[in-house]
Amino acid sequence: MKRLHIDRPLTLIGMEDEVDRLVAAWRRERPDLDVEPLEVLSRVSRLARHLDRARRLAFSEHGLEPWEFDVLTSLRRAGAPYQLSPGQLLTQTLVTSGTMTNRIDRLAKKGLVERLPDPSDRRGVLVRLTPEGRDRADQALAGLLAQERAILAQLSQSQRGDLAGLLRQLTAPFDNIPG
Amino acid sequence: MKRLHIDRPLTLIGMEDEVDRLVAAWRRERPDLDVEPLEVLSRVSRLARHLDRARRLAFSEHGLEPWEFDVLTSLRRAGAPYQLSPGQLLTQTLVTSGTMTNRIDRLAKKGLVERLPDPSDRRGVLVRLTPEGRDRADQALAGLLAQERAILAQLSQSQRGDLAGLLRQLTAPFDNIPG
DNA sequence: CGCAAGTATCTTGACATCGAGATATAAATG
DNA sequence: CATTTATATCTCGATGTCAAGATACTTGCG
Repeated sequence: MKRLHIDRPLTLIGMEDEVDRLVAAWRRERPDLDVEPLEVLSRVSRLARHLDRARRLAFSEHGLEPWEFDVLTSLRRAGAPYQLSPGQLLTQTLVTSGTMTNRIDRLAKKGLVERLPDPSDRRGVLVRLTPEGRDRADQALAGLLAQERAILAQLSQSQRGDLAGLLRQLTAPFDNIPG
Repeated sequence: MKRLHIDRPLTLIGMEDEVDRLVAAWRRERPDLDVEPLEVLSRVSRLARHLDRARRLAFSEHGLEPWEFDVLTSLRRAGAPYQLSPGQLLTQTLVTSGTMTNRIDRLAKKGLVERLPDPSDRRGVLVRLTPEGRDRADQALAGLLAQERAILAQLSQSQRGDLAGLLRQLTAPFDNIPG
């Protein structure tokens, strides 16, 4: 079972990161274990955490929190009349129903969304973006894309394509077989 | 500016995921924007969220929360005598100092770590793993690796290596230029 | 030596999230 | 139809996180 990346001259081809140090530490402390999975998945988790911080900063210029952006843009993407059920918002944002109720309450109080009864199902509710909510979503999206482009400048166009494809193979099972 | 992945026959080469749907929706609603960055970074964020859930499940078999695992394994990796300062734990776990104080309090109450005065700096504290804390960390790590291997079975060995390398290029700036 | 600036950790209060259960309605079954 | 089962959303209590500031100690510099 050959392992990749052992003794790879990182200083010549790029920077070392915290996960390299983490993996090296495990190999020293637990040489009996194969910790190769961490090379991928610990990087995913740590990068996501860094991205959260960066996004929080980018959105603060537009007076939005990351969770507000997530809800508003889900509605924006739905297209006119910019409305979805709370349940549809759940699957897009990966939060629980209690959280989504709370988010909708707060966004409604700020005037960025409004709640309407679902005409075809009396249990249901539709959440609709207000014109101001739509504008805020559009502005924040532009800012986010600018920031993300800067982060991705580390990679060539084809590398970005490769990376997206590899990540898709990992996310697809979660998104399709309901996890 | 040619875009990759347009009209790619996903059904033949793999599954579509939520981000494919998200990107398609943006291209319909905002054809004026180049949303290619989302192909990579939205997948990172969503995958991390799925991984959090999966980890929570895996650790619950060992009676640990993800945050407990993060702290205990940071100490475990440090090697005997399994101790680090709260500050060192901060940089490894990417949380704030208030959070770390709280985590250490709770882990100490459960008997998994103990706080010692730093002999060389009277402001400082050292956090040390107890023998039970060490055992719990080792057990949970084995469980985590098994689960992660299952998730990564979607990819070949060389694809995993490629993916790790691409992710490293994105994480390195965050981990090296203090962000 | 003595003071200013820096560092390490902890405290506090606000807030977002989760999970479990409650409520109301819809769909399926016989 | 009546009854069971499933679905959609909301309520509520507990908990973890963050940000900002407080405290205590250390280091650098004149």
